[in-house]
Amino acid sequence: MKTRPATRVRRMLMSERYNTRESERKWQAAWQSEGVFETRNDDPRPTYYVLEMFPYPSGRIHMGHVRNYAMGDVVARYKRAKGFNVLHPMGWDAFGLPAENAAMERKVHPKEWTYANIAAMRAQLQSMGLSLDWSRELATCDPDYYKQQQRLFLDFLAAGLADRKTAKVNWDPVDQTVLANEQVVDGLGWRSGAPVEQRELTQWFFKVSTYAPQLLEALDGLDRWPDKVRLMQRNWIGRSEGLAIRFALDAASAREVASLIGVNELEIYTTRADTLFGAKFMAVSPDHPLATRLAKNDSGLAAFIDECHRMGTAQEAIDRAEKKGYDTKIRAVHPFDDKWTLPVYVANFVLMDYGTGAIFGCPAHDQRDLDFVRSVGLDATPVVCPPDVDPDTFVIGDTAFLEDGVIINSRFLDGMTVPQAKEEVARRLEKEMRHGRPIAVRKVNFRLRDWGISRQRYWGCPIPVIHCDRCGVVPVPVCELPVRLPDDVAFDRPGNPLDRHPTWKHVACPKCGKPARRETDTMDTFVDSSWYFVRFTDPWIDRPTNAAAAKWMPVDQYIGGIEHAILHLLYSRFFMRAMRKTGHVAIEEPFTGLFTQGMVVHETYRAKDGSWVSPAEVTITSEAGGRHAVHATTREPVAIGSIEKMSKSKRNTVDPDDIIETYGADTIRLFMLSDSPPERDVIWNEEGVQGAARFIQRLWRLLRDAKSMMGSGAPSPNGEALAYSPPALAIRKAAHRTLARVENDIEHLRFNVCIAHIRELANTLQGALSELDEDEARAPDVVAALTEAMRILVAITAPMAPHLAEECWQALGATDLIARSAWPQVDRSLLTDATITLPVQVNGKKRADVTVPREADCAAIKDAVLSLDAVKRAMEGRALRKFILVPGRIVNVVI
RNA sequence: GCGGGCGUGGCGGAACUGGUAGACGCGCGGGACUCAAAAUCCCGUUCCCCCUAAAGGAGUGUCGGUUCGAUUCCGACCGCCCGCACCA
Repeated sequence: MKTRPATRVRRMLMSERYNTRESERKWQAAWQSEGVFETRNDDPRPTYYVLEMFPYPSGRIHMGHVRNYAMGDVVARYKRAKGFNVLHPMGWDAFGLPAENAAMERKVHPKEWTYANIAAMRAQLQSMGLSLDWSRELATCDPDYYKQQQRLFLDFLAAGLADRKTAKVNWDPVDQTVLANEQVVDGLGWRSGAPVEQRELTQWFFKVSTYAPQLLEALDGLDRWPDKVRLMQRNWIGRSEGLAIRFALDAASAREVASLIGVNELEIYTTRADTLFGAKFMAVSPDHPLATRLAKNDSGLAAFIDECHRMGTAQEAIDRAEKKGYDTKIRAVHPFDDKWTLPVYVANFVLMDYGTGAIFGCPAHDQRDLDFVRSVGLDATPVVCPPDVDPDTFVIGDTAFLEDGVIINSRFLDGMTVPQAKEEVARRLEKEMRHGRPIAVRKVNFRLRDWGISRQRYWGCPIPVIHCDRCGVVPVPVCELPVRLPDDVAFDRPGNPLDRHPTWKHVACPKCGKPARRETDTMDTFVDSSWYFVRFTDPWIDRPTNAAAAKWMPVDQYIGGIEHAILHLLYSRFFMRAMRKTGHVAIEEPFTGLFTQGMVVHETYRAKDGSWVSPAEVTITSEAGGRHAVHATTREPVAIGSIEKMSKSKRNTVDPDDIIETYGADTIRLFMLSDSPPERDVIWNEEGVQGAARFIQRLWRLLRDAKSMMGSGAPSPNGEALAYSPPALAIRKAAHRTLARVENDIEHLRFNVCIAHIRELANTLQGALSELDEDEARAPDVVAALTEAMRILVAITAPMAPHLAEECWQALGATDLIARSAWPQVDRSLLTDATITLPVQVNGKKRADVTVPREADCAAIKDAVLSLDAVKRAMEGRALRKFILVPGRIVNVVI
């Protein structure tokens, strides 16, 4: 009989709790003083680049950061142990509006505010024990960084990838600045509350659209990106195939226009050329040149266009807007029938920056067109009939018919399918010539537009050009970079401080030497984040990139929030192509692996008066009737509300600092990684945190128990093959099986499952320990197996709970840091057993298990199965119909 | 409206390519240790039937299909979540 381990030993160990705070401080200092995580570019080992999206220095890290960086750190530490030269840097997305708001509200300079925030957040990140190479730290507001960015801009400009054009922007007349679409709420500026105007401003653009086809096609190759993100990008780029058709304008009705703008035709873009015989009208955008010209002699039209502009660009306004048009009295001629003319409207729902800014309208097969004709009193003739409907009775009600069908009412197209009709129209019209050109050409269009990067703000990267009255736009010579932001600026007035600075913008033209003006716009902060990951490969060099260091690129594993699925990732993909064209990198795709993690969410709490109460002020009690909450100090009852994303407004945030202070970094890391799959939201709850903290202590106790059980027993010194007794072999098998699983889990970023597997091993080892008596525990084979298993357990825990792992590693007698130690090797021979246990089903229901030798053949297994009691019982009086064996997996007896 | 995803115990979730549903944790119940509490350890915990056990039955949102076998594949429906949205 086995005896339980001596309680004497247990009691002695009780008091030895793992001291989180002391240990974490100690190992962080050790890692730092030894420069363990500093990566050398000349290290010859294979490289691995893991990166988390760098944070905006708002002043405090939040749980979302903790989750993001905990995940990246697991990968970094794992790959390092696996022998890779791992690049795992950190920096700051440091330009942006909040710094200017702080300047306005608190009279603190954006630079001071930003760098103070960075210092605070750096300290917080360091307290998490992340394996980051801080020697490569950068902030995008460092002149060293934006100097290189300005250089890239000049190269892009020279290569034709940047240009200036006028664009409509949201202009806040009070703050005197351009607003992003999301800063316009109900047509009003979010800060000033003033009605936002549409203004035409000359802006700098990066020509993203140049690469639209490549950006789309290359998505197929990004097989380590989430499908969801690829799909979102695909939709955003929005490729469509269609036809650009030139409609002649009816001579009589268009005489006036023809003389004004010298045109007698209107070019439209359509993807539904098959519905040409269902055309009822033409429409142009209020910003179309035709509309602009006509408005000069038509005050009614001018008023209509004005009204369209006032509508604003806010999504809500657009959604609500009724489709309206203004009849120009001009008529366009149908391309297949000289006698057939169509009215031309100026319509509020036609966009100038897509296609040609003009359309033909077929109300029967386009919902917008249908909505529109209802407001102007035209009818809808169906030209595509659903497959099972009688064409004679088919009428269009309130819904346009958008699907495929049979073409009707369309002369030579009748009877065709939609694709056939499209092809036929294209074939005919591209052969027909007018003014020496075909009437129609096939055209591929993209929704993706050029990227407007001009911002009328101070706290951003200055655009390095000079405006000269004689020479036009003159690039700042490279030797004069960086164009530095002046420090002496005031935020007492709205508008761009750079623009009203007394001296900053006045410079001599680099070309002619005459007085000229600096560009006072700065770059969109998305520019800063479009190439920082390349800069990390050599942040010290006085060029944007270093070809030798670029061996790190592309990033092997990028981790961040889904909110950047489109803009940041698309801009970065554009940047790589632009940087390649200008000779800065040799690659096109910046991130081969992408992972988007879920949010951190938490219950919300509300006091009687409806005000939000923060979790820190709430005490939860659980009774038979469920969970109840009271205010921690007033004892007033508090209502437990829905689970929401942690946000300041709902006060349901939990401060990582508090948790680290109370439970330690390993606990917060472990909790962030366990419970929920990483791509899904994780619910922050105190019980879960305590569970993680308990596990830390449990591992520590397990280690001490194992050590004291083994006592002075030592593994066989020269490592010769030991004959392992069954208990020792069981320990080894459990350890190696877990090791193999954990590797697989981390490779697939399945951290929650990984932790479950580690816990499972801890449970197994704990059980094994309690089964052993003291003599057994000191046998050389058991000591060897236990030592090996404990080392494996500690090694696989190290990526998630690195401080605890260092402490355990040392306790196991290791002389080097685990952060510098190699990952254990799986012994594959331990993963297979001599016998296998197969589940036995009868008619697909599991009834029993059968254990057979691994190499048993089908007949032998069949005999064993049919002699099982459970199988016999089920078969009583019935004949075996079929015996199914899936080797190594399952047996199914069909009766 | 268009596109995508997800529905598994009291809860978070696990289940490799169609092969033992509920790993692991939380919570809960019971017990041990203790003068007591905390901590810790052990046992139990999908539901139904049952004193208990054995044995059985049902069960992965609903309904149907394919299959020896379906959480997994197919179809319809219900519910929730996300993205895009006048893109012609």
